[in-house]
Amino acid sequence: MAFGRSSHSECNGALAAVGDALYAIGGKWKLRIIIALSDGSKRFNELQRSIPGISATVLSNELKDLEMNGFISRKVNAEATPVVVDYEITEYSDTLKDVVSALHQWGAMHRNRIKEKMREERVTHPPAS
Amino acid sequence: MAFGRSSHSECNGALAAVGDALYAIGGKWKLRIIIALSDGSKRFNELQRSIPGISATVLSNELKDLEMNGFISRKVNAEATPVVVDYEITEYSDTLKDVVSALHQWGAMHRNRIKEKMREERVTHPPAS
DNA sequence: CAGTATCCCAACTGATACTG
DNA sequence: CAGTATCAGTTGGGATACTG
Repeated sequence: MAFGRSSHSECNGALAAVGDALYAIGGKWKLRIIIALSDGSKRFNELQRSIPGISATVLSNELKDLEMNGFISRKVNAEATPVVVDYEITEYSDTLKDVVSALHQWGAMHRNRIKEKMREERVTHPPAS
Repeated sequence: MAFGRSSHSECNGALAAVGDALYAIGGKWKLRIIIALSDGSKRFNELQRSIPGISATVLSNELKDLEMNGFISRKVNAEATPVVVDYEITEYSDTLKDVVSALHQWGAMHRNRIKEKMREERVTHPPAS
């Protein structure tokens, strides 16, 4: 039996709670954006450059979504011309600390496992010269 | 500065590692399937019933994927007619324990926050009678 | 710079029906 | 039961071009 005490009802609870979590922060980009902002606020293009593969359209939409749900805030500095906009994470994003660190650790472990596996396969089934 | 020690380079590491994690277990269904199997092995239809909203086609594809990546194993009992197939999680899925529990905790907390927010809004902006 | 609008295609998904 | 095939509908996301 995995995950410690997993009675049937606790499993249902986990299913629902994890479902809620995935609904809020699931998807390809949300966590990456939050992580990218976790070492300080960034401007739009700066943020786009720091997240490989994301397009402006998608970034724009995701930022709206994250702001509406209280994960980030949008700071407009109207003094400058053209206007400068900074995005930063809110305190609420800090509550994701454990989630991010668990994913971070697991992801690093998993990457090593994959690498190790591929190395074994090269030894066991060497490519035809 | 969020997430404890987040130097610029650690942020890049987190981005990559979390990216790897999301690549492997991201998406709408993978974690739910693993959780559904975490309180014991299940048959195909049983599993489908225990995960609200998943179709047979999608479940079939996800199971193949999860099996290829070592998260679950497929046990065929050929004695029975028609043949009986059981799915169970592997030891490797146990390494996801921390990820699942972090998501579980956060999801529960987040759900409460949403509920609380909606209650406040009903008080602050009561619906027109 | 900070986005938005538009077009377009690929991928995903649901429903249905079917097989061993 | 344990899936798979097929098709149709929807969505996600990239490229490009554009605005204030």
